[in-house]
Amino acid sequence: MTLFVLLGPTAVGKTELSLKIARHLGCPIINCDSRQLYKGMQIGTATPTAQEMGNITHYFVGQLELHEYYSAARYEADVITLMETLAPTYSNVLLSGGSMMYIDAVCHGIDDIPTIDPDVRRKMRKRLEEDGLEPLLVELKEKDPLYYDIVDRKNHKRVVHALEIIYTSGQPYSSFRSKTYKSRPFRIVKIGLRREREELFDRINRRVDRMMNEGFLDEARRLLPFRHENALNTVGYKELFHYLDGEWPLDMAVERIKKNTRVYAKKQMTWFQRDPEIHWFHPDDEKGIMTFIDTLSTPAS
RNA sequence: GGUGUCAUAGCUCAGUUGGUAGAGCAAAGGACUGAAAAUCCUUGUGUCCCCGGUUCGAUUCCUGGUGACACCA
Repeated sequence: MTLFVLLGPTAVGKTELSLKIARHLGCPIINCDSRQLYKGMQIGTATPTAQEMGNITHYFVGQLELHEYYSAARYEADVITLMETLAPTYSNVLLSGGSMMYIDAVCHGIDDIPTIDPDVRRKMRKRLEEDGLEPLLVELKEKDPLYYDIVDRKNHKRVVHALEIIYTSGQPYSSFRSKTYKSRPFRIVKIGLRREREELFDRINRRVDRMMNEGFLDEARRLLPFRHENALNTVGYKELFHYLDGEWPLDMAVERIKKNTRVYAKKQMTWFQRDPEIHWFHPDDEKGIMTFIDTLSTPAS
């Protein structure tokens, strides 16, 4: 069995190509976009419409409630379980999306770390808010000097997370960080899509305009009550909330969306660039991509 | 045509009592193992509009020019 992973920065053209590949291979698509997982965010996350999906089965699209907790680790478990159930039927499966950590979680696995106690999380957030980062750093240094040495000490999320693990498990966070790669019972082939920067940025700008024409603002208005959920801490929604609050004029919000989407795309490329397993193609090179897939796909048994 | 103000980083501007300059935004680069479309870090040499003068030294002062804006004709 082969899992083809189609990845690339936002707006590069993954969705369109994923549908063609799935048709070509006669296989389902597993979504790997951490925000398309949620319900009600179709326009802002450029989720393909039911019409575009046609008869191709898509997994993990629009399933989570906006308040539901989710993580790369859960995604890993969900995808591995799904692969087991698909194995009898399909020789090849396509995973498509741009969420870097989710891709790595599926391809290499991530360490087994205890799930954080919600009470602990609540307390730690409160402490961060009230006392700031400094006392937490002192505490981390004392309880887990190994991790303290390597952690980004200005990044409160990393520091808080380590402490959450420590207080949930009673053990240092570093003791869970083995960073060993898991092996999978299927072959993984990564296909990366990339374009010239100018070309990509132009596509981003035009896609944002299209989203606005398709009713992105109404979607954001509907989701306003959920704005504090992590799912809505997302490029596009954040900026439109500023407009809906009366803080920014609409054209400014739209410009910010474009800018922040470009920044996000750059961040994705930085992450993907250091992965030597990726085979890179231009999205227009369909012929090259299909030939590549044909030579590596698992024949039906 | 006259008078005044201004001319500094891609943009908006600050500043140098004369010792060749710095913020915000934009932009670029990077980190990343259970919130990741999140979170965090790093990066500013630019004919200081042009010609000349004063000076050891001018982006800073002075003459002239060019351009922008305002007011007066």
